[in-house]
Amino acid sequence: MNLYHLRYFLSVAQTGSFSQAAREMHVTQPTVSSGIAELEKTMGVRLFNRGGKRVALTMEGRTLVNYAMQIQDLVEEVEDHLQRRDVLPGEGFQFGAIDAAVTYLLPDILKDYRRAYPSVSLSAQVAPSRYLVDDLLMNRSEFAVISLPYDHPRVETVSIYRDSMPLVVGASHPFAARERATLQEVVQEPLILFHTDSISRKIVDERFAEAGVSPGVVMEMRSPEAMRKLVEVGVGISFLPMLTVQESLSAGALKVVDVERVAFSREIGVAWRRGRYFSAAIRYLIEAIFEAYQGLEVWQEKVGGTK
Amino acid sequence: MNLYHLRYFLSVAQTGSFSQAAREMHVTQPTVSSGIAELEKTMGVRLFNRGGKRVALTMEGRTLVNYAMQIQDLVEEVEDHLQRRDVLPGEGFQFGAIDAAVTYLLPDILKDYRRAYPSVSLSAQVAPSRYLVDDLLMNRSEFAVISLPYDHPRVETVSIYRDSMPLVVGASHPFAARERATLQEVVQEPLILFHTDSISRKIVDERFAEAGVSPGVVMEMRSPEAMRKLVEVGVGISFLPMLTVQESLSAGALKVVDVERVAFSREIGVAWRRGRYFSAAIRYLIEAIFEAYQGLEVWQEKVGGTK
DNA sequence: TATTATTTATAGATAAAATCTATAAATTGT
DNA sequence: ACAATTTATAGATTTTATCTATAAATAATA
Repeated sequence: MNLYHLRYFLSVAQTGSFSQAAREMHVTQPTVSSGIAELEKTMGVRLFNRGGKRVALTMEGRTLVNYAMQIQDLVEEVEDHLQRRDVLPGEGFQFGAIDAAVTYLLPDILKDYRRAYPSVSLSAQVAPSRYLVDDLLMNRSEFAVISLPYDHPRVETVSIYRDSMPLVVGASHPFAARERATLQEVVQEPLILFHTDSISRKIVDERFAEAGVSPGVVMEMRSPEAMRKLVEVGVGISFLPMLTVQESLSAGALKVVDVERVAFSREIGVAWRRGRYFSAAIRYLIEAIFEAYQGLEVWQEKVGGTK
Repeated sequence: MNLYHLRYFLSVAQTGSFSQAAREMHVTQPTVSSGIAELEKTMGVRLFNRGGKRVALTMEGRTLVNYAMQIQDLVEEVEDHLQRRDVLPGEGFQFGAIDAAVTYLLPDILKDYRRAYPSVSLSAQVAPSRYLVDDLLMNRSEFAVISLPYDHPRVETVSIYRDSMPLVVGASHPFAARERATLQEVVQEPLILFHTDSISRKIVDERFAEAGVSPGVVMEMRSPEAMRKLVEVGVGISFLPMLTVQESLSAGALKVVDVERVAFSREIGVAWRRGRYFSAAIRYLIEAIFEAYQGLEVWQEKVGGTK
């Protein structure tokens, strides 16, 4: 049985005539005849009684009408649905984001998004960048907002935000009173840095290596929020993303100290599995992110205008 | 879109792999690939994200899963349904029957039938035979219980019951005291006969013509019950089916009088449009009628063993 | 009752499609 | 880097859906 069988069948049932149904379906009468004959054969029952001016449904035919109409309705509905890219209530998707992104960059965008797609349920996976990329590669997330640079042959990235990572010290730290410090001075201090598998840490390490100095690390962590707290209470000093410390700075709990001739910064960007297809509801969110910050043009260039 | 597209699609969605789905469906992998590709093309959306060890549904894919499963369920259900010849609640059919049949021959059979097919709604059309045959020819009734003989090139009939049509007179009629009467005597009396378009009337007329006499008709009617009443109160005498008058005879309201050398009788039988297909639920009722009276063998011979 | 018009069924040819084999391209895991 | 496994593609083959032409049956009309 196939869908065209049902189309023919319903048309015959409605018109009461094979010939007329053929006209409606824009096929020839023998086509309808053999279609119905085949349907009757596979079902093992007669669907019409022929012989009169009009053909008449058998009881089995009437039963089939009920089902065929339901099936046809569903088919039409799903075609409509997918073509207009509606989203079913309860449908949703998962994306990844680093802590700083969900905390500082995305909240307003996500709020707007709920207005545009109220029935889409979002699931944000918060973790360090490398775990998020694993999810991308395994098709577990649609996209991710991660720290850049991230070099992987099957992952594409576009930067959306450059976040400086200044040296921050507690308000009571000796540096707090000064305008600037040298790198040599910094490495004498107890440093709290990101864990070695983090991108931000990699950036910091590279700069230290370039300058030919090695830091006196006292703690390694994954959570920027925790690090901020530790710096505030004076356990050590740290290079922390501006996004993370902004509030503490204006509250006076932390101070920024320039480090001579060295500028730390990391980029935050959107990453996705190369060649990935984006549903309308997902693309909308991604593009909202680019619009709010930057990168829309680069993205469109990489992914292509409409497709 | 066709049903096999949906089968492939669901199998891929479940297994997360084109190759594995192909194995399950007993087709080759390129078949599944092009099937999905075609589905995606007609729907205008990507259904899977490829590239990993497993493929992953897009949002649109997840939407389609819902619909495809519903559609497949309906298809399976209707195939099951028709093949086991179940009857949907509320389904039913129409048949015709003359007054005498519904009143005297069918009640017990219909009662049994309701036990066998409780969910089938029956609609009995009661009318004189010729109208019932019209319904048969127009496919408005599945079969009819009518007076025989009925000769029509597209109607087949099988007799189920021979009903004598004796001369009946009111209890107070002069004939009531006698055992018999001659046809010549009868035509002198006021006669109440069936309408000229009825088969019973045709039988009576033929016998009169054979005997070379013409009756003195005072009334023509279509309702045997009304005729019985009129004979009972002495408006006239009549040839009435035994079925109709049996009760009045045992109650003493009517008397049967033999007419010398002439026996009136009509047959009652089942009629249907030649070549007609009978659904199981209908065939059951027809065969119950034949079993209760007679004609099962003749019927089976005409319609064929199982088909 | 014969005739004309209209119906569904059938047979054979044709066009369309689904499926297969073989192979390429890409990706994963060792 | 290599072996194994994945999906995609190209072309051949088989299946099947459809068409044209025609027959058979029926209904309407003269």
